[in-house]
Amino acid sequence: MKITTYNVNGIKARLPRLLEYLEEDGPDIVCLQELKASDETFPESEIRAAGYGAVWHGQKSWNGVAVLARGIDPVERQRGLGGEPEDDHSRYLECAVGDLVVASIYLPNGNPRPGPKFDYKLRWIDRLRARAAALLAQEVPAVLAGDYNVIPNDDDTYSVRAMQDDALMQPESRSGYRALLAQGWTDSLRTRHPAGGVWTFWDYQAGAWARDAGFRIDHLLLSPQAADRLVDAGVDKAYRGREKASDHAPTWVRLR
DNA sequence: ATGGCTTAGTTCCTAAGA
Repeated sequence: MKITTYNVNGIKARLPRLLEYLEEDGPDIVCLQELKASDETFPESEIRAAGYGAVWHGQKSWNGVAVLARGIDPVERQRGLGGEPEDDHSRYLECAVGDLVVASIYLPNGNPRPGPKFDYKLRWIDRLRARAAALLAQEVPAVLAGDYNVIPNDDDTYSVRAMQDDALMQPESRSGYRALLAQGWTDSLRTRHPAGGVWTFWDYQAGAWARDAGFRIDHLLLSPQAADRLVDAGVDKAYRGREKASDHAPTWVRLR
């Protein structure tokens, strides 16, 4: 089965691309981020007509995450992360799809740094780690898929120099991500492409796509029970080159 | 690279993204 994470950068603007992807590629499960749409304006009927059940956690203008499943309705397990009741960003949605637990994650960007947005990013990573530990304790096949806004290693970017002051590449961001992996999660794309040089995001600006100036920030983390079933992982890069594309490409893992 | 794009809101501009 194929599980995809896709930061669509606006589900309304991206709906034609998303429907193409569902029809042409037919992934079994899709985790979406940056819906930029309220719960009421999520295009449920179009997605259902494409053959997918959906659970979504929207927000007007910003953020917003969803889980889609081909031919079945995902069952919601948790909406939002604990640990900060005043946090009203829609950035975490956890569902069950068959025997699999799947979470769609939109980790805060954290720029500019230093500042409250970067502090929020680091707290959010800590809160995610608490939830991830609880999931591991359940000993189930689980996939934490999403836009982590973390460039884990120097070989995950076209230019360390260009990104060195960015929140995506700070030591604190990286150590939070590494601590997550150290709990026992497998970075599926890294496992399948250990040499690095695989991008999931290309900026709209400065001809980044044409220059292949990208980096890797969309990740699919597997619990041990899911990692046992890992077949392959990759990026459906061609969708970044289409008309009206998102700045992220669909990124996927295939499990037995 | 202080921004070059892109999206959403209610707009003719601002905020946010990465």
